[in-house]
Amino acid sequence: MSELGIKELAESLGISVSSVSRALSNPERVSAKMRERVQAAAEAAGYRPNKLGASLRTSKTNNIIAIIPDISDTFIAGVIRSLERTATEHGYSVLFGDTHGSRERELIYGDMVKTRQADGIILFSHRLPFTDREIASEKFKLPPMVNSCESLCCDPDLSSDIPLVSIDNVAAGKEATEHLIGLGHTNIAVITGDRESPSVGQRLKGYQAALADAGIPFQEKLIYYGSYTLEAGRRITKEILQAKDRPTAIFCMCDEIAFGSMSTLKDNGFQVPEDISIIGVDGIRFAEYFSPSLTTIAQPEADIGRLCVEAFLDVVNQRPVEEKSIVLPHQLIVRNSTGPAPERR
Amino acid sequence: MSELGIKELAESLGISVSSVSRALSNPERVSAKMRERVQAAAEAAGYRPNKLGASLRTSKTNNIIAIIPDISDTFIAGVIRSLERTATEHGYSVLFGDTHGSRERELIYGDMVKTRQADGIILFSHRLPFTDREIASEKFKLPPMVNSCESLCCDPDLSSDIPLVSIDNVAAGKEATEHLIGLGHTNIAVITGDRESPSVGQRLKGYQAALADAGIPFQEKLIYYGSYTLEAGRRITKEILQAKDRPTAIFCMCDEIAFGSMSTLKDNGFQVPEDISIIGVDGIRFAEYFSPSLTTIAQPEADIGRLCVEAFLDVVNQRPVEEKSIVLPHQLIVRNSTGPAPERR
DNA sequence: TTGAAAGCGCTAACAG
DNA sequence: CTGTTAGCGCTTTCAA
Repeated sequence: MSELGIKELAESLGISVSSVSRALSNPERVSAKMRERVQAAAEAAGYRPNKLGASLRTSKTNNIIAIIPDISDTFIAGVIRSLERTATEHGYSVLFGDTHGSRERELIYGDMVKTRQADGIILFSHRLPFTDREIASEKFKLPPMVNSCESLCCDPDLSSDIPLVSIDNVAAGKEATEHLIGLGHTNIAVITGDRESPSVGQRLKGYQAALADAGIPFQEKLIYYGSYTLEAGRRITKEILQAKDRPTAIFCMCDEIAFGSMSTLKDNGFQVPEDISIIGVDGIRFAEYFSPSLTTIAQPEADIGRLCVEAFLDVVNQRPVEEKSIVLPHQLIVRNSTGPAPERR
Repeated sequence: MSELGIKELAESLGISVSSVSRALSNPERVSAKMRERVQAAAEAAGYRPNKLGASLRTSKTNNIIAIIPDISDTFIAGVIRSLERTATEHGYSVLFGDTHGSRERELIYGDMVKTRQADGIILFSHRLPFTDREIASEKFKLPPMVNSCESLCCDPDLSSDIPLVSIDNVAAGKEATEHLIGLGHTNIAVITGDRESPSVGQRLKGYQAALADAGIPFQEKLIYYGSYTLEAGRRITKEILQAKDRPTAIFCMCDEIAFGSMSTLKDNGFQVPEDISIIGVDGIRFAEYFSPSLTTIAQPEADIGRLCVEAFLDVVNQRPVEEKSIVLPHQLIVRNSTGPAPERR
């Protein structure tokens, strides 16, 4: 038996295909009797409507493409999980595009809404997945889109049209730094994510603000640009250990960096937090169980994922979006990787 | 300007739509002149073919649905990453379905090939995502499908039709256990993943084989059934510590379990590996940097993901599948979480 | 409330 | 090599 179509089903019931379609997709526009008869028959026959036909007709795929630099990042994976779950609850499926940071791949995924494989985009990056030429073009129209975690650094006209779901990165950076200052640290290094990342700039701004509030002079040389990876944490920490005036604390812009940093410190015979304090950002599940357990600024993964989808639904349904920018609370979780600054020698 | 379709493009060039279609999709079936003219015009006009139309016509979506119990599991995330990358290299997109272990969600995702949203399935679970009724039905036909990591426990008729990409779990379990035995351990507990998981049964079989080879009697009470999560590792390790005849080593069936176990051990004042040795499975990137660094049986994440897609392509293209079961090599990586068994008191 | 018919955008016979 | 034509399976006017 080949696949059963709407036509066959209608025929077997002696009714028209439009009645079947209505009974299944718009049950309220059909008599109760018809509704039951069709639904029962569909159920019994195992009829499953071909979504391609419907999508082609309605120009609606109910797919979202999530464009992500690295799907295996633990924090992002948590966001995605909640995102996907919320999406299915609202009848959407999610296509995942892992760009591995490649511009070419970003463009491929960005193209998927033009080819009608998806209705819109949830973007985990600061770059629009379209060519400059496209964006500059007269007829360019932004597809339904929301930004997750990372704001766009582009034409403010465009980015103001795109809802952003994230924490307040400036405040997070400030709070992390204040925590260290509160413990007596004044020589605080920073290991950042990608230099181009707006979140990095924002957290850095918070870092500087905290320093300024405490009357500690800002030193450019304490800023180490890296990436949101464990390896970057390891590599850069080795660098830091060679510096003349060794910092007594490191503000790592994500937990994976912090893990890399702590492991390198240990390899080199330094104690955390006795010699050097470490603070991270994200609050991934491993943070609590590392040794020492990691002090961090936790982000609400599940809420970020859920609200991204909800904002997306608003955009896609052309509902007026109340808040362009949805700012979620972060939370400082103090554990054992931060402690009082060691005495000056 | 509304979206440009193939019709408009053909019209603007004064040719038929079929020529446009051919020039773009089957360039070899068209004259060089035509090819260039159409491609240039398409490029200039920013024409992007609507894939829904094509898919509807060809009954081919070039989508794969990956059905996964937990997308945020670090090991799985690595497999997925490679899988998605390989898929796009072959012109496929991948839809992710995170089941959160729910049967209902499995069925929803399994349905997506019937509704023509995907051409087939890559399954990270031991249960088919179809109802028993469906499977029992006369007209049931298995969609293109491959099993990743976890073999099916069902009708052998069916599972023999589904390629499996995984390590040799029996050998892996045996090797992990032998490593501990080689260090003098004889009282070795096991923390497993889901009891129903075939991989658990297989690794357990390897464990028993190693014990038998060494003449160590098997004790049922040393087997602690859990799940592949950090929390399970913590919970069960607490249990183990209350046991009368405390084990000197624990074989954790995944690295996350091992992390949970080690952290609980530390919380309770036990030293790893001096008091208790710990070995994991997976080889996730954190394993090396935990303290102590984790001895583990590493699985080749990237190869698993890649080969799943390649096997899928064989199935979907009806190529004869040479090996029904693709067994990838695992590797014991000895680090600092395992050491000689403590002296008997 | 139901049915007939048009058509979403594309591809693939088939003819020329 | 190119054009004409007929659908793929569905939804949605429109008319009855």
